[in-house]
Amino acid sequence: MDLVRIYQCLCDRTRLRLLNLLLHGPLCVCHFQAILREPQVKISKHLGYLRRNGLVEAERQSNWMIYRLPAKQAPGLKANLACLQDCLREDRGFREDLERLRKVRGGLGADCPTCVRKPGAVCAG
Amino acid sequence: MDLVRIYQCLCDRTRLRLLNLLLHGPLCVCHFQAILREPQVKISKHLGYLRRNGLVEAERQSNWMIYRLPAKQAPGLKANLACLQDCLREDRGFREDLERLRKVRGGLGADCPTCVRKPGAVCAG
DNA sequence: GGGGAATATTCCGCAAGGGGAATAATGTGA
DNA sequence: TCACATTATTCCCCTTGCGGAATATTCCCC
Repeated sequence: MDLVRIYQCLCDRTRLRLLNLLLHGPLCVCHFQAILREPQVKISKHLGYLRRNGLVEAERQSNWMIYRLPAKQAPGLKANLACLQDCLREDRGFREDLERLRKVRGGLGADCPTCVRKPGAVCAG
Repeated sequence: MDLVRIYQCLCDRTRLRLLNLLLHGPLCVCHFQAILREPQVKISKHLGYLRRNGLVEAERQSNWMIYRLPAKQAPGLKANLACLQDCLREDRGFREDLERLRKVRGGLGADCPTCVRKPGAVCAG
């Protein structure tokens, strides 16, 4: 895996926010939308970018696309993701995203994504 | 220090090569030219980019500009530089740069930069 | 098969940035 | 002050990539 490619993926704030969430487990697109509060096209395009460059894997589950970090990570990727997670811990904005992640995971509140409100939904997020 | 800024600096191969050398000590521009074998304008512009973004400091010594990593590094920068150095160890191209660095440092061969050939030169590289 | 939900893609405008040729700026030494 | 060496900047062309509106695709359910 090319290091430059990895850094190109990391040099956008939206993508860092996506990865920040993925570092805590797989997620579907509507989760990202609810937590980041960004338009669908923006999220979808950045996830596509990460996917094309091998930083993220995707799998369809009925209506929803589940995104996750790759099961096998090249050494460079693994090292940089660990470093990233370490750096993000100190940033307020990213911590707020993680709080919303917890809320969304737990309950069925107002900003709960569609997939978990559907009866019988199998979203792995 | 903004993480996105850091990653923007890291997502170009020439800049990674510059940092790879700087991780082993300060250098002047003609060293970079001799080792990387890239045109002067390219090197100067990328050094300027790194400098504007705080990844590098510069100091004039008579005719030569000495570049070095910042003395005080924000946590995010320090972590990423360490991670970078770790990742670069396994890359052939970057290792070759380091070999040329050693040669240039040591002797007065054909690809020895101008600054160390001058009698009385004070290039800190 | 039709409708609707979730997600992806296309199209456009725009700004950032890389490469190189030419030129400018800064310092040295005679 | 002049010639020269080192380094920085400007100008131009070109590619990449971001954002958003609109549209397309894919899947489920009735």
